[in-house]
Amino acid sequence: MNDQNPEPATTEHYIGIGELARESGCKPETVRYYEQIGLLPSAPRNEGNQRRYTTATIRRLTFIRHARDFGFSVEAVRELLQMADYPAMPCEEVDTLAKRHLAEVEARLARLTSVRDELQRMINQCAGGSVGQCHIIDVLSDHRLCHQTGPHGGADVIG
Amino acid sequence: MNDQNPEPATTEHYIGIGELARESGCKPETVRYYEQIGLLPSAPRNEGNQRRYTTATIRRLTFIRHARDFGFSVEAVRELLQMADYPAMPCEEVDTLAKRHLAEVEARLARLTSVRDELQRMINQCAGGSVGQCHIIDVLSDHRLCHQTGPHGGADVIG
DNA sequence: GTAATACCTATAGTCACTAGAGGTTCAAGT
DNA sequence: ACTTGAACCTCTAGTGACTATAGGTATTAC
Repeated sequence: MNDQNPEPATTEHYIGIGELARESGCKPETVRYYEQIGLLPSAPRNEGNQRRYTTATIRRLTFIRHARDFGFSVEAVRELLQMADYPAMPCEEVDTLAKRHLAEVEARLARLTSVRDELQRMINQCAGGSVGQCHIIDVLSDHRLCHQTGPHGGADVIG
Repeated sequence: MNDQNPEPATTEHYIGIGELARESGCKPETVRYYEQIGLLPSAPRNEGNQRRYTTATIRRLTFIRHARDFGFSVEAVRELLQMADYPAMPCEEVDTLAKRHLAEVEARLARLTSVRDELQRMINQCAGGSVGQCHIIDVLSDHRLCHQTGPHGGADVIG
């Protein structure tokens, strides 16, 4: 993950931000954003002030993108990157981070599942009449009509 | 009790923003925010410029809170509220909105489930060695090690 | 009367980007 | 060599849905 070499050791092929973005599955804006917040090191520039990357950066960015896809926060990704940068370190911390994240994901899954069940139930009961008799509106108006016992969890958990 | 209500039809009991918030499960700040963006109408004020609510507002706010809990966006909630305000309307639109939302929820569920499986698999394979051999880092570094075929979906879908 | 609590407005901050304005540089074709 | 057009640059502001803070006023309990 240590990759910012403006020195071309051989005729190594440098890529621009567009290709880097394509290769790693994000947008150039996002790459610049990641550089800005320090997830990526400042890229070396060519004569015309444009960022030049090596293929090593594709790997680092893929790592970031992948971790984000897994739902890790940017701060968690920052920690993961730091760990990955020191491969001799024991992986306990990484493991802990992943386990904590798994717990969060499972909690979300549980809530989202109950939301799905409730939505399905609401839709199935809709007789196609007027809004006044609509079960969807009913359920949303009155918590007691829910099959769930507690709250569904904050909206932030889902959306 | 300085009870100068805007509309004292009878001795109906008006409540403050704190009680409204408690009753409906959100914070006073959120109530004011909802008023600001027009999800709640401007509340009448007492002599001291403080918002006074009737119990009807508890229901409306509960509706909003509930719909948000179900993952509906604020804009969707706005639409739902408009529909609920006209009970004679056919509920087709409400139904459509709910169904569209169900589809989104199901897509999220699918992605979140695959993320959970992957995280679990990663954690199970971690032998507790050094970061260099850690499967978690491996999986995050290299997309090909994933059991999933495609991308997991954007981070916005999950977190 | 006083002290604690609840309330008010207005503004800025959060997260993780995304979009736009307004300019410069690069690569390809003529 | 010139021209077009895509890609790139910086800087700033906007998104969604709140949340927090500062600095004040009102209400309530004792």
